[in-house]
Amino acid sequence: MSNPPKSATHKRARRVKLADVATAAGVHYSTVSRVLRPGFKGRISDDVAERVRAVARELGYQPNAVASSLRTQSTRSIGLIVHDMNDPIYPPILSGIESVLSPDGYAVLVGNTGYGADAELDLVNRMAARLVDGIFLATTRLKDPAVERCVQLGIPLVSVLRQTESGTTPAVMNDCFRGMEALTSHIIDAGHRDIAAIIAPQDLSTAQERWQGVQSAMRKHGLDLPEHRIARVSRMSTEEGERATKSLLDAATEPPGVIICVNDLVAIGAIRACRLSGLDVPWDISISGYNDIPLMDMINPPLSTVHMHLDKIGKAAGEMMLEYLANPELPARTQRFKPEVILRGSLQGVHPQG
Amino acid sequence: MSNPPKSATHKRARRVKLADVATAAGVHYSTVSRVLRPGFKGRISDDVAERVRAVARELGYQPNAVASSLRTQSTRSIGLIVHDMNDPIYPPILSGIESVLSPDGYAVLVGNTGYGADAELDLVNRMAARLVDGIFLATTRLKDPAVERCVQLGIPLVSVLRQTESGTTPAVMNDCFRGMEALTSHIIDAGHRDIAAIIAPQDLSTAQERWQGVQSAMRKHGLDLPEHRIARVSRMSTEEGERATKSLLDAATEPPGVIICVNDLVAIGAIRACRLSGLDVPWDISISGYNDIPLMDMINPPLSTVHMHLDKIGKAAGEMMLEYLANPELPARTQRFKPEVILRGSLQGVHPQG
DNA sequence: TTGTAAGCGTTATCAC
DNA sequence: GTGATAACGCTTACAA
Repeated sequence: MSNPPKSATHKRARRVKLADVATAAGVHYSTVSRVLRPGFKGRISDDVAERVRAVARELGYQPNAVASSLRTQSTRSIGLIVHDMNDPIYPPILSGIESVLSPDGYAVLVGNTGYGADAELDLVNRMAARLVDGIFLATTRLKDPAVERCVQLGIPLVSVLRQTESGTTPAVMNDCFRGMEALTSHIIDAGHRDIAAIIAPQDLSTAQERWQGVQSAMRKHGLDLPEHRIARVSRMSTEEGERATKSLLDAATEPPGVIICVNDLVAIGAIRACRLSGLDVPWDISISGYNDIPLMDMINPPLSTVHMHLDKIGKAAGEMMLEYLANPELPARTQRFKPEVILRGSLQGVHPQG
Repeated sequence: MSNPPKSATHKRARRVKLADVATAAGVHYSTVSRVLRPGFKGRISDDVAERVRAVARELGYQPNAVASSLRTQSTRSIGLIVHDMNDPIYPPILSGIESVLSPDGYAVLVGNTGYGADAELDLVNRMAARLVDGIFLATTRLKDPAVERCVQLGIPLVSVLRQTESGTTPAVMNDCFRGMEALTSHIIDAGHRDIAAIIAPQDLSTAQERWQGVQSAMRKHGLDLPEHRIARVSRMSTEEGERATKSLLDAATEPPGVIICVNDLVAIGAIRACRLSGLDVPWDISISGYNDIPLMDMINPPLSTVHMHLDKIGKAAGEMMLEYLANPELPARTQRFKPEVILRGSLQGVHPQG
């Protein structure tokens, strides 16, 4: 009958539509629509419903989501904007979000900004053009035009991991201030006094809170962080971590006793740089991270860090989005997850010397 | 004028549409459509074009992609189906794909199967309902109904990492057979004779090719792999790797000299299990992986493995998709990337005794 | 309970 | 060169 395709990819098959099912079942296509959609249970005679359903199944009818979306102004799709999916903090977020939204028929559109602010805004605009029902923004800066644009367009937005300065955006995040404050306190309690820090651009709440956490803990212990013990990364990557650590080691004759890194990737870079400088971690110098991304217990040395519960954050973000989709008038709420300090071998205690 | 929103999420703003721009510019909306879309350059008077463009910009007009899709039957979106984005092999694939497709205006829909065959088929159907222009399948099994469904629906499909039995699907993959054969040869050349292997379900070409690679290398050296030196994982995860390794160690009084693992995650699990059994890696037992996922050089001990060039595979898959989108009649082509053996500390040579 | 028909915002094919 | 006008496939008042 039908001629077989020459290759695996052949001409797009004509899709079965409502009208096809309708003629085959001998009813009007609006009836088919009603039968096939939930919410019209009692309003249709059983025999018609059954016949229509049978025909639909037989013809392999699948509703055209695009047509439906145009009509209902809802695409059942949501966007997720991240800096770079290669950063291990994002996959669990995506998984969590998807596990919550997928059962409700939502699809997730993923966009990488590549750390660019313009790209971020562009992604929001492109997603808006696609009429996404909502956007998860994991790249939120303290002042973020992308957030404003979502508000302006009336697109439900849930900020993940980070928050704006005003704090008026629905958000699910980790309490980075307390996490880093606690970790720093541990470090000080272990006897460290010569502390260095690698900090990230302060336009991200995560970076800001962590830095404030370090400072708060040190103030509480009457300690000070001199400028030559502070290094800055332009982004939280291993490469930047390595570079910043080199500059830190070059800035003084003696290496610090410990380097508190803004996150695990930066800490990995720091470990690499220390090795290259002939320093043993942790015997010559201690290092800490933040996030507890996978395998941080397996690296050499096992990294002391702060666990984030990224999967929980992802799930919670998904649930929060569902709430806002169901009720857009809901006031903005920020949900914070408690961080958990994880002490491992990369941190070595210091015994006060005479 | 307009009453301010009470919270960040307020009622969806009415979108500016073609008709709005048209009335404001005093032309028919079909004219606006022509002006704003490429391909009508010379066919429109300059003054009208300029006026329309100005008005469109002023009103912040953004074309409604859903309406456009309904009309053109093309959504400029493509699907990416993976087992679980938390597996580190996938993010570089996604990044590569996105970097190639995003400039052409494509959006990427990501779906996790959670390792389920039903979920995979379901995802294909859901993506088909959304009229995706194409699908990247990174979960392809040797016999895969999801692939057949795509062919049946005429959806351009590019298989990533894996291939079907027939090999008739466009695919971009690593040459796992040669990779694993080369790695195994290295291991044998280093003196190992008591070799064990942890293999994965043979319905995935990756798992099958790697296992065949191990067997081929051993045959070439006149070696044999007894059943008690073979363990099987149900999926390539650290948990399964740990479990399988335990069973391997329990299956004989003496541990093998080396365990060749089907991938890096399984190898991580193997290292954990060996440690728990009091074995030092690599002094008591050597371990190898496959993929060279990030940080494999930083773990303890650094893992010997085979590098995959996942980013290149992702980019190549994106480019292949663009080709098939441009010309669906193109015959199916399989592109294979050369693997690269990476020798690190987890593999210890054996000096032949007496 | 089912049929009729308008309309979602585009694109594309006509005329003029 | 521009305007009018069908689709695209679905949802949903409103009629019958």
